[in-house]
Amino acid sequence: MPKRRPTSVNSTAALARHLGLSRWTVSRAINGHPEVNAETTQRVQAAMRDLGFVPSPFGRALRGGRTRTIGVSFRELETPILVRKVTVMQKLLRARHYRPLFELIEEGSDPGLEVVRHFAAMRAEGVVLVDSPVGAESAPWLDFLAQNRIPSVQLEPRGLVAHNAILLDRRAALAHVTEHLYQLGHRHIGLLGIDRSFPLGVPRCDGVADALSAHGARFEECVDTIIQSNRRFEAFDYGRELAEFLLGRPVLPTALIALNDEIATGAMWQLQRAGLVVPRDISIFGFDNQPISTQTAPRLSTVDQQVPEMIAATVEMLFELLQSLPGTTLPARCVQAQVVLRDSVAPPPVAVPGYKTRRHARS
Amino acid sequence: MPKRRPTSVNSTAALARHLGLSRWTVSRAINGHPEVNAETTQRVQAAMRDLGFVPSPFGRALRGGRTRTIGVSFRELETPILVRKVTVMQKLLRARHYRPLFELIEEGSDPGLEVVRHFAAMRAEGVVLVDSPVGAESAPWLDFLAQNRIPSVQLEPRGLVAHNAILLDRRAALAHVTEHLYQLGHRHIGLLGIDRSFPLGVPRCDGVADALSAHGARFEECVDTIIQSNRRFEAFDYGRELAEFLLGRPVLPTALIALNDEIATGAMWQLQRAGLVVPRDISIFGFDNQPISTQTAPRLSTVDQQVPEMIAATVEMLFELLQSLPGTTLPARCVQAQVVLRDSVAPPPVAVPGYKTRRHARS
DNA sequence: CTGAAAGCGCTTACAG
DNA sequence: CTGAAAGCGCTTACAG
Repeated sequence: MPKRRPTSVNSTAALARHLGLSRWTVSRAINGHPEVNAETTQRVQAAMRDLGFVPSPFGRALRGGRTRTIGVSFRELETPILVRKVTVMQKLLRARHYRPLFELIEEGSDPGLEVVRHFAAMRAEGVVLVDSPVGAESAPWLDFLAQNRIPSVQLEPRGLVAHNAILLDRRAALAHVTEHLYQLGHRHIGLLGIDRSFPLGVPRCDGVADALSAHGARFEECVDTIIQSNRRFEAFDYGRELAEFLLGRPVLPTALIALNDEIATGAMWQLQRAGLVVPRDISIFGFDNQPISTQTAPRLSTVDQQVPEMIAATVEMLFELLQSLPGTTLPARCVQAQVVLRDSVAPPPVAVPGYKTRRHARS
Repeated sequence: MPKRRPTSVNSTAALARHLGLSRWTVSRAINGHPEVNAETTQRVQAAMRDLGFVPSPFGRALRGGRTRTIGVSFRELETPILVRKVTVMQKLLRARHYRPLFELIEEGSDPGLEVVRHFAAMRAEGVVLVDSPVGAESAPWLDFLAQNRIPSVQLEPRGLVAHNAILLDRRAALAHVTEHLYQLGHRHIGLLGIDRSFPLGVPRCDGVADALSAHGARFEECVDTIIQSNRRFEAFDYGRELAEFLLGRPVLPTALIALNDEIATGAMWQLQRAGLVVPRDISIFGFDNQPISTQTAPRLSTVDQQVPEMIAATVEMLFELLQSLPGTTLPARCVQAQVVLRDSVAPPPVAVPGYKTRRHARS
């Protein structure tokens, strides 16, 4: 026998009638005001739970109350990491009794103004821009947010942003990677899909240069850049393509650093197909620490993006801004990436004439 | 010199003052009422665009108007396909001037009631439940939606759902795959990670049985099930594990059908490591048509999920429900999956005694 | 501790 | 075609 459906309650007024209280008392009980009789508060909250009554966010927001909403914009990049970011974000916001309002920014379209207006209309208390495009400090959507006094944090903006942003320290990460390769004896490094032509490529090149110059070596002399365009789709194939391109060169680098794990993997497969043995003949670093990097043979050395730390830092910074005066700026925070050493990196082939045939075969 | 910032307008009343109109006229112009002077409507809409004014969704919703919002719930599965689904969904809704309200359902927690209450509180006009868990027809969150007269469509529910749902026809897909294998001569098929112990496994097994019985063959005699548990994380490793398990058997199947591409790939790698040649010694089918399936050697034959078609069917069904009487039910619609033939499938090894050493080596 | 009033921004009848 | 009224559900001063 089904339980009798309780009186349908869809407003504080109805709940008040149901409980024999005035709706003012009910409202105060819902919001945990101290002036209300503790027992009454209990009774109201229990009834809410039993009846599944949720106060209308519209009435609440219209009245001018808090919405406990954070606008979160994403770019529609088809990467598994994105899902991890969303998941962690939702959990951290929920722990603070906030709710994300997710919006996807279409790649290529006018990026954020429409979305940011929607956040404002929905009275989001704060905004997180994930992978925000062309991340200048003065983009129109940032101006809009500032003007409306909505604090915002950019997560991994594509550009130089000094304030209210969380960045992965790609520069330090690539410096570590390069230092590791240098220590092993590598003096000729190839960058696969990385150069200064796109925003996140700049700090990577800087990191490589940092590590080299610490040893008195020059970037121009030690580094080859292998890049075709900025496309990142079909990344495995792009890696293969770059490897093919590389194989056409007279001298191969002894180590490669790829833009991401997919490119590294594709390149590795293509090099192996051409008869090279990784890491004996050539070392390869990936980036992102994706599942595939544990599956290749040899397993790929790579760099972990520290997604949970990045998201946690973002949420922390946002709530610090939320509790500060409007217009407050906080210095951008850099999260350190973690180098993950596996089996695709080794010392370079010994420089014995005749041994390095493969490297000079095509000269 | 920066453009002079226009008078800040944040309500229809302010906009009306700005334009020298009454706020009633403005409201009607915004909503495109025919009674308003066409020129006036133009002027109001132009001003809205110039000033970036968006009417408050809260005022609108509170008044009882349409919210043009569709609640969309996802499970937090870390699969790249999820992002594709979200992207397509957003585009299709936007084309109909609707907006998705995304919510992530935490794996393992009480799945949907809280989320569905939020959708109702936000006055979502319709709801899409993606990968809705334990998809019975009578889940509490479905009852809640029905009771509140919010039409909903389940996309790929985990269970038998006959109404208001979009399903990928896994049964037909696996029947095609099995038929293809049977035609090639395979009479001993292994299912990797697939059995009837989990919802989406049932139609797959049915499909295999369909194809076999069409030839008068029996499932029990032709099919081996290789499964460890329902875990799908670290799917590559799970594939490897299943392959190891398989290699311990006295007789190997001549063809494998895996739960997904990652499991197929992991299994293939492990089998290759053990000295088997794919597809000469054993054929393998994946599922999902993920990027990795084009990258393995040999490239993986697989089944494409037809994400755009699935999402389009979902949105279409939802809008049909939206335009129907409350309580309308539509029969579940099955979208046909697409078998993608690549290089991992071939006829079974010829049954010459002495040739099939590998298959019997461990007996 | 509780009751009555006001108003957030909007739109839909209802008059003119 | 346009003006004035009412009310969606809520919460915050303001009285008692």
